[in-house]
Amino acid sequence: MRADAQRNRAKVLSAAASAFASGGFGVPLDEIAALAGVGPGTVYRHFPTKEALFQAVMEERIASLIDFASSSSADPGAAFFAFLGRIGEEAALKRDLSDAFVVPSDLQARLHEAFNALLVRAQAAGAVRRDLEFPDLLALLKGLLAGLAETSRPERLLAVVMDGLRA
Amino acid sequence: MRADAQRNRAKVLSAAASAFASGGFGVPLDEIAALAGVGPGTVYRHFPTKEALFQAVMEERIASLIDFASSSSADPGAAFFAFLGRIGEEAALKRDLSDAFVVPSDLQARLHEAFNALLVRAQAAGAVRRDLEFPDLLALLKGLLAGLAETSRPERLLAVVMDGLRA
Amino acid sequence: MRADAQRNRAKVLSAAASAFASGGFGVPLDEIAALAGVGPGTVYRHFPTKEALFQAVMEERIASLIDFASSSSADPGAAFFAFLGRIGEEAALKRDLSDAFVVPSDLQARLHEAFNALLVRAQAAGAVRRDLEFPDLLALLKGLLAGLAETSRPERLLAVVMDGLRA
Amino acid sequence: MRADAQRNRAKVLSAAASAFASGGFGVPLDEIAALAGVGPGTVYRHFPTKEALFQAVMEERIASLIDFASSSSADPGAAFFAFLGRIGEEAALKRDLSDAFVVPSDLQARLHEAFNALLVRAQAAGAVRRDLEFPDLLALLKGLLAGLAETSRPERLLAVVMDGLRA
DNA sequence: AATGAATGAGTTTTCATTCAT
DNA sequence: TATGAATGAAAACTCATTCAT
Repeated sequence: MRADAQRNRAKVLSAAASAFASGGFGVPLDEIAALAGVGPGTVYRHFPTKEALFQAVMEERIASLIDFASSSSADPGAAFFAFLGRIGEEAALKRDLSDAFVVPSDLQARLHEAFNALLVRAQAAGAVRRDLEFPDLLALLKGLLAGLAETSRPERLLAVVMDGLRA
Repeated sequence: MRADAQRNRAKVLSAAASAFASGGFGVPLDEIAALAGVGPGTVYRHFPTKEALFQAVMEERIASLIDFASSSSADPGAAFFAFLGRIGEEAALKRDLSDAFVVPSDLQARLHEAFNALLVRAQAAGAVRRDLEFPDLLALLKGLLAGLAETSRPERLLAVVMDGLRA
Repeated sequence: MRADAQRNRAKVLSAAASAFASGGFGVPLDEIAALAGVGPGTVYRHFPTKEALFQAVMEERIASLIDFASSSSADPGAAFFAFLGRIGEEAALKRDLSDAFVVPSDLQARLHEAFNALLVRAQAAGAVRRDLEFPDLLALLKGLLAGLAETSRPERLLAVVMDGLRA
Repeated sequence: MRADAQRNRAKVLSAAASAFASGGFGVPLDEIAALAGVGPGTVYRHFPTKEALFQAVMEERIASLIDFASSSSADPGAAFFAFLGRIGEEAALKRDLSDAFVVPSDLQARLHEAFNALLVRAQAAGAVRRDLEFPDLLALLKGLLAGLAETSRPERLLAVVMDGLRA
């Protein structure tokens, strides 16, 4: 890819990230373009659709989460709770991480898989209560993420949910 | 207010409640009007803006929550958890309850007060962990509400959060 | 329908008719709206789509053609050629009649039926050459219509085509 | 002109010819460029506007038609009808030939001249009806071309029109 | 007071054309 | 010279809000 194109793509992505974060998916694409200092056509050259742009923003984050989940430590319980902690950190910074779990995409499926694996192993090891299935955990997490974005002391929320999850 | 006007106001409110619940704030006002069996002009006679209508819908719910919180039973812990349970029920039905905690209004302030009172008493009675302040609880709750709207088994999520909240 | 709505609908239809006639389907809808002296939203209130508006314009004309074709005289040959003549008259006035045969719609199907009936009867009566099937005639007609719109002496073109069609 | 530039010009012309033929003037210029295997900038190096490119495509065809008309055989009637047949063949293949008669240009004027000469000679020889002047024939032809593009059996249409033209 | 028609600014997206690489 | 990235002016369509009936 040409250098200028790459530069603009990056500018668009970062503008979109911050615009979506503060205004949700509803922000006009023209506004994102203006924020990136390019014309709307340039946005469309890089992303065929507003939704595609949104997904691209999300996927950057999801990819790093998948990495984290996959490189799990030996202790299943510790791995599970470490992942929760990591998510908590992210969500506290960016308001729209919760959307990352909703917008459907390949990466999202892989994130689910990785997270599910963590859950199953932690439950098998007796570190997490067994009356919880993955969809429940997912809903809980999505809510938690939304909550984390609203508070100035995310560690308190995390502590409550983690304690509630322990066997 | 004339009797028919009052009837219309009620019809609009209930139509808006169900429309917002299923489609979020984004539902066209015309759709709400049609659902209520009135013209859009009639909606505007009763509510100056779409946002005002949204708030009115929220306030109806908040008012009933305040009632519930205020008529608390003798046992502080039981009262606190009963309130959580009540909220969980609502949220499972209506997707937009979580907004009720966001939209600023007088009623919302009173809801916060009532909820705060429940928390303080429950903490004093040793039924709820003490390392949690009201803003944290609020954030947790908002997240929980969002999560509850997404799952088919809301009681699991509630159980986790309640367990996490216990002293 | 309310009086003002009916007035506007008529204004839109007539504006669209003249705009389409001179500029083809490509004329911006906003231009049609401006020509009609209404906002674009008003056009969309009456016609859900630009294409729907175009069809409405066409159907007014097609309907009158169907009437003509259906009220055919006793002599099959005379009826057939009278219909051609009638079409010629119209096409000489309005440049876009040829589109009426292209845009698919219920009315168009009925126009085809009526025209086909004329052809079959005229062929059976020996007034029209038999080596021609309806699709051919249709193509010929569409071309003829396009040609008629371009000349100042449409009767010459008609004469050529009619002579060519005779058995 | 450099050899590669000449090659590119040819590639663009041929790509445009086939793109216009199947999609009309509406095909995006980027698509034509892609089909030609060059960038859009290259198209603009050779043709100042999209319209200029379109005209260039047309003129190629017109030129070959002029050649055909000019190299007419001895028999005026045969020459005239052979020219019609030739046009019919082309139109059946390329949907936009009819435009070639519309777009004004020097070449078009020369085509008209050549065609007019054929008509006059054929009429003088008694092979073509005399109540027809060149503008009429032109209009008829344009229509015919449009019609030919729509049918799968162009020879039928041609036969009708030719028969109608005979004295 | 109710209706629902009209308004028009705002949204996503396309594409001819220009210009940096 | 070629490339293909960027531009930005439309275009179709939506919907909160106003206003004639």
